Amino acid sequence: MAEVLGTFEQAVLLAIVHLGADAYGRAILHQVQTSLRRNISAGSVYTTLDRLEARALIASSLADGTPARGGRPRRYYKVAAEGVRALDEAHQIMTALWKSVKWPTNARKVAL
Amino acid sequence: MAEVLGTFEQAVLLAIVHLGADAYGRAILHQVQTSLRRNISAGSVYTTLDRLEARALIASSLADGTPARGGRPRRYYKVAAEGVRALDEAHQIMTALWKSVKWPTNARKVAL
DNA sequence: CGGCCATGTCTACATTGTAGGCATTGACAG
DNA sequence: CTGTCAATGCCTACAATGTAGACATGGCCG
Repeated sequence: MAEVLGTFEQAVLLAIVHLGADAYGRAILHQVQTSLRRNISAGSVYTTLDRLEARALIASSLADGTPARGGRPRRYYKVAAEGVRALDEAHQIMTALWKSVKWPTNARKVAL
Repeated sequence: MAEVLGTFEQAVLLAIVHLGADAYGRAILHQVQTSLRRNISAGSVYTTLDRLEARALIASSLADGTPARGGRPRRYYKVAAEGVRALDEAHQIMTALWKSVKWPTNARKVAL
């Protein structure tokens, strides 16, 4: 019943979009850590990827050739049409949510 | 370990900000339903309010006089300093998340 | 050969999301 | 006066999401 994508899910989805053709597990992990500015474990990302795929918001495929380095072949992800829709919906909701309130974007300019 | 406020939590917090002095349970419920554009149960809101208060992000106080209409006295909420900080942090993260990707805001202008 | 690195996967648990039912009590119809 | 209703807060329960950490695999380098 989770009508809307959660924050972490959005971060993962956006990481895939951001990485484009290079969107595989570990790269996504790094991208998410960067965008969220905090340490994330690999499992967190893979679990979320599994769930997003189960919901058909993303699709994955194993790399064909021998993986250049490392045992397991890389699994590449791409955002499905449904995923784009979900992302856009989440974006609209978040935007609308914040637009209705006057919020000084520079509130923490000194605090942090 | 939930480093960042969830979507629903943000909606509730922002509803309180939006309502100002009139921020009591049911009013918050209505505000959240409006901003999120979907039906929410009363319990959902109260549970979230409890949790936010437990984290000291908001504070509540029962209405003093006899409630004008209805059995239980209204409980009014206000966002605490920590809550403002958390909200602002969430806002920054969400903004940064989306800013890094070129996203056509009007993507669904036809679709929906 | 042996440890190291990159990569994906599994299990487990904490936190958040969300529904629906219940209790209380003034107002109002009959 | 009595029953129904509306407004309000609260409690329990469960589903979904967030998140960590251990583990398996197999090239690579010394």
